[in-house]
Amino acid sequence: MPKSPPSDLEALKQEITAQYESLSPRLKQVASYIMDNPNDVALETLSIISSRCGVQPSTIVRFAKVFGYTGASDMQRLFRDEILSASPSPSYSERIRQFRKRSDEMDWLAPENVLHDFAESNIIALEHLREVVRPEDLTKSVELMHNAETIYLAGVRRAFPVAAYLAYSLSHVEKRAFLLDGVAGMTSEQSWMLGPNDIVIAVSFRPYANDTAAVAERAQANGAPLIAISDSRLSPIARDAEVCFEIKDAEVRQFRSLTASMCIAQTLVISYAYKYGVDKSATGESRK
Amino acid sequence: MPKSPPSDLEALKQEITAQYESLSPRLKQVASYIMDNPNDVALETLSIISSRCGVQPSTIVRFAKVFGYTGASDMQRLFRDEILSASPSPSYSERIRQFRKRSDEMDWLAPENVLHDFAESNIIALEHLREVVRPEDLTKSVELMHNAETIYLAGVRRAFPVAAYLAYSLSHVEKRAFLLDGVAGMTSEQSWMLGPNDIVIAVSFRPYANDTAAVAERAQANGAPLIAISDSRLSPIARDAEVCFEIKDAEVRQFRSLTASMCIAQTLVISYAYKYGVDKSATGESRK
DNA sequence: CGCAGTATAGAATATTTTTTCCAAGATTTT
DNA sequence: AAAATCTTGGAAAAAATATTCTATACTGCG
Repeated sequence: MPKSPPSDLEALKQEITAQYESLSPRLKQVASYIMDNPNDVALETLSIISSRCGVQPSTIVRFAKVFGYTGASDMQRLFRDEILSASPSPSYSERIRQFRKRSDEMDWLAPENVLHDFAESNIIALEHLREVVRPEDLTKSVELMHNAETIYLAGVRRAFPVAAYLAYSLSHVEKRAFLLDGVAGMTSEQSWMLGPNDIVIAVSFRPYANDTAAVAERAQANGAPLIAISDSRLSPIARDAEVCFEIKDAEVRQFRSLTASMCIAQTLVISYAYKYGVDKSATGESRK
Repeated sequence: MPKSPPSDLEALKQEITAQYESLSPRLKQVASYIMDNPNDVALETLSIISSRCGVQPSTIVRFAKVFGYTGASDMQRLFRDEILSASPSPSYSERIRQFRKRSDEMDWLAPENVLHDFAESNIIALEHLREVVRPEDLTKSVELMHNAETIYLAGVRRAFPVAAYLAYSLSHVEKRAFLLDGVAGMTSEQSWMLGPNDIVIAVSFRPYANDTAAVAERAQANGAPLIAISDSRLSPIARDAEVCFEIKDAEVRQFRSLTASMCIAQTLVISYAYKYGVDKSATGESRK
């Protein structure tokens, strides 16, 4: 009897529950093990699973077939997809992949579609951001910011707007902030002075700019803590960072967005302001 | 060279980070993929992983051996154990519910709540943006940009990151772009030269900066078209603008975001690039 | 008690996946 | 510029894993 195989975990679980009573003893054994240990099913091999529930591997294959799958592997895919799409980190690439596929069908060149795609991708990136940022990293950053005499901001090219925003808004919550902007190519001269009582917030994305990496090294050398906003823990600036925010920004057709990075920047400033900042309204835009 | 193989994921990640620089190009590729997609590594087969990061399966085996494992499977075990030991898979909706509950009890000031609010509000702002922007404004802007010899960008204070981003990304699609950054207080001197074949994109939000308004006026006087990104049609820069994007950015507890503005900026650049720009990959960040 | 139908274990087989190996290419050193 | 070393892609071999098959055991029923 070829049933329609449930195509997501929830559906399968319901189906198992419904049919449970009518299953043979061994299959019941399998059923309860599967319901209780979905992760095992996703990750282990048939022989391990089968031995854990006291059954032969072939029994699990039979079980899968009862529910309409072509084999046990077929069923396992459901459990794996569940982890892939529900678990903290990887939803992002998976969702992007799907979104990409959908938007491939549209007319890419019309500006309104570009806007639509961008908005959509940025939304996904923000949702992802919310899930992956660890609260303790935020808290720690706020403490570091609080203890710092001066906060130096480093970021060039694509990262520059983020650094500039940080410098601007920090100074508006009355924190000494200094943007290492490399005007007149003076980045190294500027980073010279930072000492152990200061901190650096460095922003850099692939391909990493040498300037920013140099500032990070200098911070390290001078004993100044470093907060990194980057796209990977492998980046030169993340390596010796006290705290590293690993940000996956949206990418539409080769163009990377800054939305998520800006969002984390804002969060840092405001969290700091709430905890330690001036209490008069310190908005993003100054009164003249 | 038999290294001691790291026995938990955290240790491995640190080891990868530490050794990253000394790895060969292909191995670096593998390293970053692994760091970015741990769940893929845990769940997919070697050939899928390898094709996703553009290498041969054997390369991954070699990678694992560099870090002291007997083979790729050996390394995969770490990633699987990580999932297995993580909390008994609370589903996404469950976690959201927990979060809501927790954050109701906790103070609004906790950084993770700030982040959550910010992400949320920005998402709403983006959804709104998508609806209110008129396609013909985009199209017209793209035409103006195309016809311009040089695009001048004006924006200070909170608007500065947007202007900076525009300047940066336009120059990367090989459009002459010039940021009126007012270094050394030269804004008026800088805007001096703009002529009827140029255009200005001015970004300004309440309370409107005099500098930016002055640039807008100068544009008008010199016969250069003006594209305004602002929060109201009534703003000084919107008044004589050829096209005005009226952007409502998110506001979270007094702080205004820049997400929607950045999004419209990106859209302009990319739409332009699609229609008229160079077709060699013009990404957000230049290669060195 | 014995027959029919179903369930099960375990071995045999088929398939997939991992690992090894080697030649060709690239890079560095001398 | 040649030699030596390291890196890489690809195919062949090995291992692990999944699936099928069959003989046997069990169950319910006349």
